[in-house]
Amino acid sequence: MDVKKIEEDLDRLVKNCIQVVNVEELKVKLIRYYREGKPIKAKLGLDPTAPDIHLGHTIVLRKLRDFQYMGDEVILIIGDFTGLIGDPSGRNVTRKPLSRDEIEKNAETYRQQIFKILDPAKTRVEYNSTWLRELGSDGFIRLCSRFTVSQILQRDDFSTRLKENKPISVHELIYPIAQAYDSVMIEADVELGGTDQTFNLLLGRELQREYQQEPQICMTLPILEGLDGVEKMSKSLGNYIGVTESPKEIFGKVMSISDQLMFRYYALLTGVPDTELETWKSMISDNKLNPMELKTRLARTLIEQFYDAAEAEQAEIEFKHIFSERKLPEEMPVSFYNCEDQKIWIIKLIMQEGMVSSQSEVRRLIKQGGVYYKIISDFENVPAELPQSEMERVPDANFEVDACAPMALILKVGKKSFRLIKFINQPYPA
RNA sequence: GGGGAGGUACCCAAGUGGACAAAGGGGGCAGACUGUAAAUCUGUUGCCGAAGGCUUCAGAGGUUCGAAUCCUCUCCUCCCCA
Repeated sequence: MDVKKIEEDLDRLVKNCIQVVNVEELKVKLIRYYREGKPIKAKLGLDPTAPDIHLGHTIVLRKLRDFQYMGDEVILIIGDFTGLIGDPSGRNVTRKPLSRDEIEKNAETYRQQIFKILDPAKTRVEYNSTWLRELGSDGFIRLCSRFTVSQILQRDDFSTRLKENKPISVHELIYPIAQAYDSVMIEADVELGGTDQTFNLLLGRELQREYQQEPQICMTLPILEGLDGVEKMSKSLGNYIGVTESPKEIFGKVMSISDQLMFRYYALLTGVPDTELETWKSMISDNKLNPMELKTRLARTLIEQFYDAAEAEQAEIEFKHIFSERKLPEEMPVSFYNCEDQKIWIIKLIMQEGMVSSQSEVRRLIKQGGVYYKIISDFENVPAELPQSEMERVPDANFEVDACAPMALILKVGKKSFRLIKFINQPYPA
């Protein structure tokens, strides 16, 4: 048995983890894997209500992939049972219970997104309703009887909410129990989760002991900060980068993070070693390296994880084009406008194009100088490399565009919204 | 079951009869600047509009010339007692 290899594997698995309970047991399992060929079962529970995977999730997924590289089995558990009940965590927004169909749809979405990172061949997907429904209410009550209320209330967010006089629904209390039971049913060796899952993971450990199973290793990974650098990354906060977003969007979002946050993303989302990061940091403080270049590189690296190098490069070119060289995008949404009368009120046009949600907002943007336009004499002949400086600022809310076929109008509304409007002079085909 | 405290805009939070489309902070958006959509500074942040108007303070009614503010009922959250 190769002792050195085991140490290496162990190092790799433990890297980035906030906590591993406990490393010794993990080592035992590793040794047994190499000696007897018994793969480690690594478990991750998924909530079927939020099928959009973002960078925050990928930290855990990348860790799971480490297990897969070593030949281990990854078991994803779709928490459809709890999903069927409906989870009103949060305060007054009671989420409606999901139907079978919706859950199935969400699960499918999960699969598609998750396999951008995991190896489908080494991944097993299970639904916890399989065993939880079978348990029946009497079985479930018996299961609950293994825990005490104060035990459950130890969970951080429960006790916090209790202290802050915030509501806790009864069924929220039983979620961790259901999750723990999942571990028993699949006889998990390891369960992974964000640090917010620590309690749930540990509960699984305890329940397994009750069932005379070898307790699972609990690995908690950091919760990724969102684009704002403060709140955790989440869809509802809108500070996230989804794995299905277009390369262009991902690139832009990465470039918008602070220099400080960039290093955090490097550490957690890429394979760049810490020593390298330290070097970069000192180079930046010595002014030998422009942080922007590192950020560009980060953006490309991340895009490559979900797409490929060519698309990453394309996104970079596009970004530089628009924001560094301040040119118009190579491709922008095109629409046609049938102009009968000569003058078109700019606000009406922008509203019709759906570029802004309310008229007041358009007025605001214009007043603040955030709306630009450029008239092209022939829409068949829109110049490719047009600098934004050639555009003119819309002076006031009453501004009217004087254009008709075969002209075209380029609009820039706000920082990122572009539109090419081609004017035609004929009735739409019936 | 009894008693008490609350529900204000995207979020937090002030406001307890008129000067309130509603302080302050966060977030968002825009401008300047730049190294980038970093940082910083400034402005802006219900809707429609030329002025002006319209709809908002958990919901429904009511009192009043006038209500986020007072009254009644309903819904929701929390605390204490049982």
